Amino acid sequence: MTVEALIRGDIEARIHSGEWKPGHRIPFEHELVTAYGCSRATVSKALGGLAKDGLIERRRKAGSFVAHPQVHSAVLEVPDLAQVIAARGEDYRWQLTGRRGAESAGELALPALLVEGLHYGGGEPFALERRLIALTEVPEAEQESFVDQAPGTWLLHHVPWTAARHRIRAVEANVGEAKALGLRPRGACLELDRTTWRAGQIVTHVRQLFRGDRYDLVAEFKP
Amino acid sequence: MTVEALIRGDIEARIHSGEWKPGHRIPFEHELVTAYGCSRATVSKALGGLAKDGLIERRRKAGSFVAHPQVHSAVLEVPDLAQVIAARGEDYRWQLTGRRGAESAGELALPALLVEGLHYGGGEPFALERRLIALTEVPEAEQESFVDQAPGTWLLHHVPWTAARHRIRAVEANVGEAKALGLRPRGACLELDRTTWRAGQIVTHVRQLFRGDRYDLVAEFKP
DNA sequence: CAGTGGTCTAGACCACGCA
DNA sequence: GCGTGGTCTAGACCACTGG
Repeated sequence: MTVEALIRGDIEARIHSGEWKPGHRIPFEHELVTAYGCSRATVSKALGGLAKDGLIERRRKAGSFVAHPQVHSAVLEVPDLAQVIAARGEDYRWQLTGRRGAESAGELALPALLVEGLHYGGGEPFALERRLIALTEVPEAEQESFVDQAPGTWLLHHVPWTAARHRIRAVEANVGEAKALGLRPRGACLELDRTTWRAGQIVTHVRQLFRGDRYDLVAEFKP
Repeated sequence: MTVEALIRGDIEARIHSGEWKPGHRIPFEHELVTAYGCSRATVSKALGGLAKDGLIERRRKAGSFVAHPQVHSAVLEVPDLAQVIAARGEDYRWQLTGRRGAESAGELALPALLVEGLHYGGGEPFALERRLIALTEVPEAEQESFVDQAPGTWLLHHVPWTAARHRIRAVEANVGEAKALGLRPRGACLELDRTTWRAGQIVTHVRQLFRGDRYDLVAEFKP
């Protein structure tokens, strides 16, 4: 056990047990230096890690305090669909249903490529996808057919990302969507909208519509 | 600009621009020490931060490498509903519809308290909640009526957490749920299932059912 | 075995912000 | 002003691991 981990663990235990409640001031760095008989750099690294993880807040001159839990946050995994299906032991298949250049797509005011298709798992369709790819940022996409590989899979391996925003909603499938997914009209679907940026420029925008009865998202707590 | 931030920024830029692709070995610590004219501790802190954020992987003897992007992950905010509604400028209200002890609830094989109610925003119901609270972990809950405050809000301020798992699905409301939420039967809803642990023990389990047309979740990219 | 990252030390100076 | 955290230095020893 390293000294840093020891300090962190002791403080985490006191916070999690409720002994130190939100707002409680934890010992000053120099006090911890004395208590653990280590250097200030070690204490600083331990407290810095706790602050980065949101367990404590640090204020100059005032000290370090147990953070007030504001919002519940969790890490949502948005994996490559092919991997998810494969992990379940089912066959995965992608079917391209449309591909065309869009001079100026609504969501992107840029020359873009529009790709539409269907994701299958275990022989059954489970998600519809409609994607726009900005050709200014990813000109190589124009050479791709996207017949054998879903654009998300391809992009994951070809374009580094810097930011993205996801929006998750429950919606009712319209007639065409329901037919494509094998649902009754107005069947419940999970809609995932994702916009991805790279250095401030939109790279891609995707809307995925999942059958509500065949897909869910799991998010683990952080920290 | 600190030296640490400078080093981080330079490396991040090279990764994001695609100049250094996944698997590329980045300079050794001692090389960066020379290049930036700083101490090894500073370089170490910069690289350690990048590793913690998943941008690079570090291996002894081998060096540090640009990480292979695995899965897309994002930070999902699961806020206190009262705060969300208030932030929109609408009135928030909680209505308790049921409260009873459950000797051994299905989800928890423990003595628990069952709380049911409805969240209102702008005078309209928008979410149903059914919650189990483990009385072994949170005995104080038995003294709470939960008439004036939703149990989630109360718990957030009374119990420190250590882990949680969320499951998000699209479901169709049954007749009773639809009526309570003011939806037509089978209307699309977002279902959020959350189990919260503290030191390995389940603290609470909640199922929230949101009107699909009035609620969505937003997740921001990480890192 | 040799070189890397992991961890630590005992100092130092600085900027911020409360008194 | 003065004490806090923020940052940095110039060393050091160690554990792991790849060749």
